[in-house]
Amino acid sequence: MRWSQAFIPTLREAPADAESASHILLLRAGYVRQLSAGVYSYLLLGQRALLKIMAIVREEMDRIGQEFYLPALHPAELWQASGRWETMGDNLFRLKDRFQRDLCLGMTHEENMAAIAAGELRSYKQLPQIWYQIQTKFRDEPRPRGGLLRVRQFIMKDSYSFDLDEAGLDASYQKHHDAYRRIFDRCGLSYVTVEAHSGQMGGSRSQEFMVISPAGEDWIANCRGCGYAANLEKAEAAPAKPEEEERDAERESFPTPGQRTIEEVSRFTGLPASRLIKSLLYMAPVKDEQGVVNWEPRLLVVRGDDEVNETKLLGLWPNARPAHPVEIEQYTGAPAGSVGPVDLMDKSVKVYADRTLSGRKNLVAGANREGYHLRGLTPGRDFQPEWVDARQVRAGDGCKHCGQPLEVQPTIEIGHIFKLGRKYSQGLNVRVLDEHGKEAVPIMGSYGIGMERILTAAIEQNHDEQGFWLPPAIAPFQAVVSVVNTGESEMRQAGERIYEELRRLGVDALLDDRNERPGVKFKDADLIGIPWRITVGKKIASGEVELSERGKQVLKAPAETLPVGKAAAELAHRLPAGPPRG
RNA sequence: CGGGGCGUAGCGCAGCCUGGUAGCGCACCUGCCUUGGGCGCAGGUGGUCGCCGGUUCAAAUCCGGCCGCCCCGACCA
Repeated sequence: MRWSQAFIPTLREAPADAESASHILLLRAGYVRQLSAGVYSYLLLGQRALLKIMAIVREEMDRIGQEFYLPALHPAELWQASGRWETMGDNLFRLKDRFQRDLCLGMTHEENMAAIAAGELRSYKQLPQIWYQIQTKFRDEPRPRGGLLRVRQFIMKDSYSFDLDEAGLDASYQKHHDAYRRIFDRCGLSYVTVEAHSGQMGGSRSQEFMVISPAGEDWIANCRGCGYAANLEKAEAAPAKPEEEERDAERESFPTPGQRTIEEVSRFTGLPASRLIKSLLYMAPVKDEQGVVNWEPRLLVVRGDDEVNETKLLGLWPNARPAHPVEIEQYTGAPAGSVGPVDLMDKSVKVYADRTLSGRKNLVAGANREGYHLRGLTPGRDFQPEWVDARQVRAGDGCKHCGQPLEVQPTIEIGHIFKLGRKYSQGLNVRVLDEHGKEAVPIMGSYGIGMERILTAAIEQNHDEQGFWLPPAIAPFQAVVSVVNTGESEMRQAGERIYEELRRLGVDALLDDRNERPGVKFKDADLIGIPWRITVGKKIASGEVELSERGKQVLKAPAETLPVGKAAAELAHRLPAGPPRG
């Protein structure tokens, strides 16, 4: 394509609304324009990059499954069948048609796929099935952010597997795992896979594919020693033991007037936060035999310098919530700052403690009396908790497998695979006969990849002050031919010739034939994500042009000088093999 | 939804506190000039100051309401 005819609206300055590198650069490079919060238009370059990403995804997915294309517009009944019409809440875009029928825009397609399966699958002989699509998803995010990172409309590859049994699911899951690796490898991303929380989908196992980036919003813990990696929502670790010696001590109450937070009590007592016990009262809904819901008070205690991991907590106590101040006083006998696991006013309050407190001695906690704390506490002696894992892993904690210190890093989630179970196949009535003629409900898996996130992550991973460079496999053009001065026919003709040769060789090239000053062309070329550049300039006098790789500029690698006639072939030779385009 | 910020020309911003003429840089148009890192000179085009209402002789500016966007949090397959 000729730049003089292409619509590539580059911006010299960063738009004020953009914060993250990828957001700023997508706008500056003319890839996208924002229509409203979390809704973007993809222009020439953005669309080309996404098409290349989708082509890779499609190729790899076709090796393990079959491509469908399902509706984005769903009747309410479909989501009511799985119960998600109610449980999805405000994240589901809902609308009514002219007859006042309820509809919604699909955020995923478990129900839709299961409905197809329910209508068509009859025999175990038809299994396994892997069905996928590349389709627009809608989610009414509470807060879209980070450019294309979290949006309300985006393109997702989602696939669904149907198997007769667990063993079959394992195989389908593994196929996806392998396909995802090939996809992300081909896209040129550097990523990690982590154990993930299954969330409200209620599956047995799930893994996320993450790209480490400061723009990311998912935190993971990973170990350099053994490779253990997990989403922080799920990560476990052995925290470093406090160094000072701990001995048995007499339990006693002491006044701590006005000292409420861990920090205040720590300063007041001169003890490190690790010697304190943080006590949090929660209310957990529990159903009795009649199905009546009772809210039960539960006290959770963790080490003073630890934080409670909300996801783990909700895993232990579904739908639990923090107690209100009134409830705290009612059950413990003290306001929030003086609560502790010993001498609770309401003796029926159950106490749960994070395992890190096991074996500790001589600790300090609230006395359940305003303005007082207890010291000399030994868990197991002074109170008998149920031991749980509820703490948030921190950087520096010991890996639970090898003991090495863990790193905690922000990441962008680019893919997620997980074993779903039978929730949707059951709800949507998917049934086949097994080899004994018995009715069986197939077990499902669900697997997603965010197309825009691949692009976003690639930019986050490959950028500098001047712009970014995409891996050749997903760049909108693999090379730009910059003609320094189109007013000089020798340069112009050499540029044309190289451009034609590149096209013939299957290299996707952009010819910068604009009547602009060289500075403008170089700045633009550096900005828009094209990995290779051939510069046709004054060296043309001796029949030469220059070849440079964008990412290498940070290393100040000088451009190579090549004869005009060899430049195109040399570049084609260096690009990774891929489907020819042009 | 809680906290913070912003909304003035296509983009980036000043003006607002202390009411009266809407301004700067870039971009854009015309001409000349220039061609290895967003070149120079000259002349131009372009704005219901987010919207509605109030105060006032007079509102971008003061007051009230609303809308939109961004950031932090909550939330999140």
